[in-house]
Amino acid sequence: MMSPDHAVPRPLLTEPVEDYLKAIYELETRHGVAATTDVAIALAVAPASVTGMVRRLAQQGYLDHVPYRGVQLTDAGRRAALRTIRRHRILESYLTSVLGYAWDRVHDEAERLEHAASDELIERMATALGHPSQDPHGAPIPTVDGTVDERPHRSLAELAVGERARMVQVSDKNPQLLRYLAEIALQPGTEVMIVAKAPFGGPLTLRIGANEPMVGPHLAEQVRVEPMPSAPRSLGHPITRSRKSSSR
Amino acid sequence: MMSPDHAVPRPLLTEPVEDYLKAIYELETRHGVAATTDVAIALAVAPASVTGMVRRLAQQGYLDHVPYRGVQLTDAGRRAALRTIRRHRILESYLTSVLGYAWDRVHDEAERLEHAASDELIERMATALGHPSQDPHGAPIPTVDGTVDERPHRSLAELAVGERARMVQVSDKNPQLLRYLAEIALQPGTEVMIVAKAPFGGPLTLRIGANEPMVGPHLAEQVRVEPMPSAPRSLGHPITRSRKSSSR
DNA sequence: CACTAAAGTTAGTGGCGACTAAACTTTGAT
DNA sequence: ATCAAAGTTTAGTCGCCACTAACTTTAGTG
Repeated sequence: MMSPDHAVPRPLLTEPVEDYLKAIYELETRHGVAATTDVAIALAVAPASVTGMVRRLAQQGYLDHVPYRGVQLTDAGRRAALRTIRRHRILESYLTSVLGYAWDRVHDEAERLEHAASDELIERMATALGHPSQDPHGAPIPTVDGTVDERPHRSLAELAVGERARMVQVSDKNPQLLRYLAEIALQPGTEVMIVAKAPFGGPLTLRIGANEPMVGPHLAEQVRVEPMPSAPRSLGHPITRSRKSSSR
Repeated sequence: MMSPDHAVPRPLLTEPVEDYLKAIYELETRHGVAATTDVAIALAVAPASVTGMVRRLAQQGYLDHVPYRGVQLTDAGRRAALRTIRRHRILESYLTSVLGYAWDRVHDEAERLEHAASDELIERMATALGHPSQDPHGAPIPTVDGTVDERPHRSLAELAVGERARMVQVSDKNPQLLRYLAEIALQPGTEVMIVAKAPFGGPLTLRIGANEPMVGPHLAEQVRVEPMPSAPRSLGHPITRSRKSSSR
């Protein structure tokens, strides 16, 4: 089928394979195991396609598959997934910081480039950026040797009225959401307080700087935060700005 | 990959298709028509594979194929080829100028990225570079609307002893050659004079600045130049430096 | 505890893009 | 003018990665 396949040492991962491993990694860290249907939804393919690919990947040693029970990455699979994720997040950072992309437009671009960029390119970009630890959406960037700081965060929706928190992360996959967050100035690093909370999944009123935007519960669930000790604060500007700001 | 193919407006070009069109374009501008075998060599595939692809591309309107006679691009095919070439050359320029790549290492990287980068990314890079008209190897960059300044140049090998010329272009495909040219400081924009020429395809002695490197005939053939009017010059430094230097 | 809905798998198919082997031009040299 | 070599095409196959349809397993409910 392929002329130079006589003695290929490692058949490099194809683009679809990288996508599967990445999607499985993400589902696994969120839910423990990755279900066939969830992978299918994440990749917009039919469940049967997932079963087929999973069989091949299991046989190649990238994951363990217990039929009807879900899949889990092996070490090799996890390494490959983290490599792709590192590429993706460095690309997003570079596109935002250097090339002036808005944070809601980098996902698709990075999604395609992550399969084409060489290690050298990624590392040159990382160097140009000063080796950032988070991408523009606050997601931690895996290191070259495959370690990530995946701290579980709370969602904005879980906070109680009066609590203060720092926004730390949001998914990069929903442009509308990202545009709205940019509008209300809610970015990684931003300090936010819960002013009010309507009962039964009603909207939340936030304080961000001097503004008090209202957000729906669905949005609040998507936004990851890190609660802050309720520091005493004088009315007025939040003077104690964190320097952990990672956004551009 | 069939599900979202119901009513696709433009069946975007696949990566192999872009490669074929680009290769055919390059052969066509060099030799008038593109021969099956030459395309096969350029893409490192079997001749039979070329025939197969050519049939499909002809049927899709990207080229005209006269069996046993070679292929020629249609307008649609030429447009697609030039779009890919523009991407390639802007990427090479960006990698060299902004990310510090050596000019002999950009070809492969650009070759992969040209299929993945969006129009937006390419135009952002072009803007960051100030819309260059040539890539690092002196190749003209097609405009967005598909015009190129493909002037035919002479090769260094054609010059007579005593002639002076400005180096304008060299292929990006041979890293060793490029490294050697960098070593003897022969880049697009560089002024060069033929000091001596051994007969029967022997080596040429050049003057580049204050140095007099010798180059083989094969190399000399690869280097495109633009003869300069033999200006009067006093012995010593070439003081009349051109300001048309396009290299970084 | 049986039954059914949801989730997952198997079976069979199709397009793309490569391959080899073999047949068929076209060309160029005797 | 013939014929061999070079170039090109046809025929048949294969792997990847999708798909649909039909079947199996699991889990949840009455």
